[in-house]
Amino acid sequence: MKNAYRIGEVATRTGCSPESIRHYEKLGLLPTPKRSEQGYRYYDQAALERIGFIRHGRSLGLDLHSIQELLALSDHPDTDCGAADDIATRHLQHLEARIAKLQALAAELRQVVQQCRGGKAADCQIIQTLYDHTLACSERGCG
Amino acid sequence: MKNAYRIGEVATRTGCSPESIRHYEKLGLLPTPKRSEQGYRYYDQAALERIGFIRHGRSLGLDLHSIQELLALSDHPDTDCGAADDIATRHLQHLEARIAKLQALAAELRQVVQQCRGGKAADCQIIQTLYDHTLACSERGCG
DNA sequence: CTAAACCCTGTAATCGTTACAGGGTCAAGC
DNA sequence: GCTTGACCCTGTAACGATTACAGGGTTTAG
Repeated sequence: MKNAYRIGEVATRTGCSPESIRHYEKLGLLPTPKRSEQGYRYYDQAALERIGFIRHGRSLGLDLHSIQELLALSDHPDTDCGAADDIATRHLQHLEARIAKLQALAAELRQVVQQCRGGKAADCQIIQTLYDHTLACSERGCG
Repeated sequence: MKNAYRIGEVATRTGCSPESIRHYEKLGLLPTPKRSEQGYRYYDQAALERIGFIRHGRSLGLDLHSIQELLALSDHPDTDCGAADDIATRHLQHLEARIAKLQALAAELRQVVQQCRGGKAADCQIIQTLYDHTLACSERGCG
């Protein structure tokens, strides 16, 4: 049959492992596919595109739950688009917050690393710093 | 006895939950503490500082394995400090790579969000973009 | 006919933390 | 004494997304 792919070929075409594809199916992001008499899954072009949609969402850092919501919107073309905008905007804010936090961590770690002048562990400023900032840190909420 | 704390008090003093403390012990980051006759764990000041060390490392984003290595260095003051520098530097590079990736994602997502002009899902550019970029994306390795 | 490559299901691992269940201990108040 | 609530114990399972099995069946090429 034309345009009917087994899971392995779908995997190579989409860059998504067979395990993940089966996982998405179990979670309800993919419809249950047709099966051969022996039980092999067979996918059509629409399924390929749906998997591509999921992978692109994942590559943007969206979680599977958000992707599922976006797919549901896509499945109901008459619904309002605002929900999609909400999901994307929320995720963008989440990303920006995470970037800010990681940048703060990197800055602190850069300081720590610069203090190391070699020598023995007993004098190591990296280790000392981890001990020193300890309690103050949880009080300041700098974690 | 003086300076002997039960796990709950250690938790409030360090900002680390009792579950995590027991977890660290099971993983070997904390020595097996003294026990009361009834089996309650009792901790001294040194244990408090060790837990603080772990929490500070975690707040910097270090994984428990790296923290364990740093603790091992700290436990052997005569070993060379270079290993600590390696761990911290490696983690810093890891952080910087993650920041760069997240920034790229945020930039792409910002573009996607801006394309949304409201309306029906059928016309939604967010959903369209997720479909469109799909296959090209995995080929370009932009994930 | 056989070996490799594929597919199936179900389970467990990863990481760090949290949340139970089911039970024991200890203080204060009645 | 007896109860209530706040602790503590152990062991197990959950979270999210993916990977890695085990143990078995199927297809395809040599």
